[in-house]
Amino acid sequence: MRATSAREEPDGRSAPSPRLASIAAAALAVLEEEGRDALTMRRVAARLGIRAPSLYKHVDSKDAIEALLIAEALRGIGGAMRAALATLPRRPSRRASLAALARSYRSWALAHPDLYRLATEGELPRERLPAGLEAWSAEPVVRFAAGEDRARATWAFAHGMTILELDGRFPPGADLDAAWAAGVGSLARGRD
Amino acid sequence: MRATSAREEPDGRSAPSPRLASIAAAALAVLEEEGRDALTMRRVAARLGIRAPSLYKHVDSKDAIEALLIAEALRGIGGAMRAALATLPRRPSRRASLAALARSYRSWALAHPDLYRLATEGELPRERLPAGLEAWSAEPVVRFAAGEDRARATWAFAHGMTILELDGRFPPGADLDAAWAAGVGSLARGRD
DNA sequence: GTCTATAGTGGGATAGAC
DNA sequence: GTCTATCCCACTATAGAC
Repeated sequence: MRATSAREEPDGRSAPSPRLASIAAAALAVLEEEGRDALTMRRVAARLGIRAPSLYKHVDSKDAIEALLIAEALRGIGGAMRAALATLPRRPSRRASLAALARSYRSWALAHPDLYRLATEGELPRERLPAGLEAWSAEPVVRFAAGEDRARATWAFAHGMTILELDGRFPPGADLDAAWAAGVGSLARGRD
Repeated sequence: MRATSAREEPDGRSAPSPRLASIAAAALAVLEEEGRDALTMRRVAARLGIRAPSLYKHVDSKDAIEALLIAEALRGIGGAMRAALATLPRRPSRRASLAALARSYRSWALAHPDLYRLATEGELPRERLPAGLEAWSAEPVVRFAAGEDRARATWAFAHGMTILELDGRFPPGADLDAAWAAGVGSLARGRD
């Protein structure tokens, strides 16, 4: 049984297999409740009431489980950004759209810090992810940034702000709302 | 003997102790030649021709050794940015200055990928770093960005671009020079 | 200041019985 | 599909002799 099995929708809402879904859910619970270092085969198995070796009947490695979580993160971020756009008035400006995307991106990451880190740290295991999911997740930013160079710059800015905040890199009193506004304002400027 | 011992200059060029310096050099060699996972007490000791337990006479933990490397990275980045500014004409524009800073930041990181990752991943062990070094390293950016919010946004952009590039997150053909230019151009705009 | 020896912990993964 | 048993790995860190 492959960890990267069936799903059809770009947003990947479909269920892979009940077994894989429950493994992913258990892994997510371990990650979010016990932290990054606790994400081990033994603990994931324990959540399911089985032993670690049994997991290998469903998944070929720990990497496969991490890939399930990364896919979950991509769906979460993409979904959060789409939801944010849906709350905007009729024809929002580029700047308003980007600001909404930035807010939702940041909020999602702050609500799921370990999952965000897992999904953005190191190389992306693209072979293990549902086809199209990576692009689906990034699509809102691409749509509202002025061109692909701006889109990449905007994504880099958002990721940089987010990971530096999660890692406590900014000074204690720093006004991060203002820094986000400054960045989004700069990057959104141009023909609207 | 404490790992965080003597140094006086803000740029930390002074030697802590010959022993600590040689440990730091050995650790750096392991990191850059063998990669992140190879940075273990055993291997650092092996480079010095001793056994791992002997390291504990000079350093109280592995974290202390990592802190030595992080300090080295901060000195490297700060130094590279200052060197880049020194090559600029008399009174460079803000934009030209920021562009030079960005280029040197990126170049330094690409030349020392594992060291850059080590220094920017997770929380900064501020207690173990020479006082003032963190600020010294960031000072060039603060000086040429328009205000602290812009400075933070610029730093986040630069870090985001850098780490995403190091982790191979951009599409294969992506024109990263253009993305850097787009970001720096946007963030530098304003009163000069 | 170095050594040997070792404690103590944890991890990923496999074999083979049931 | 699950188990037990186990392998093999690697790590940080300490104790105590020299």
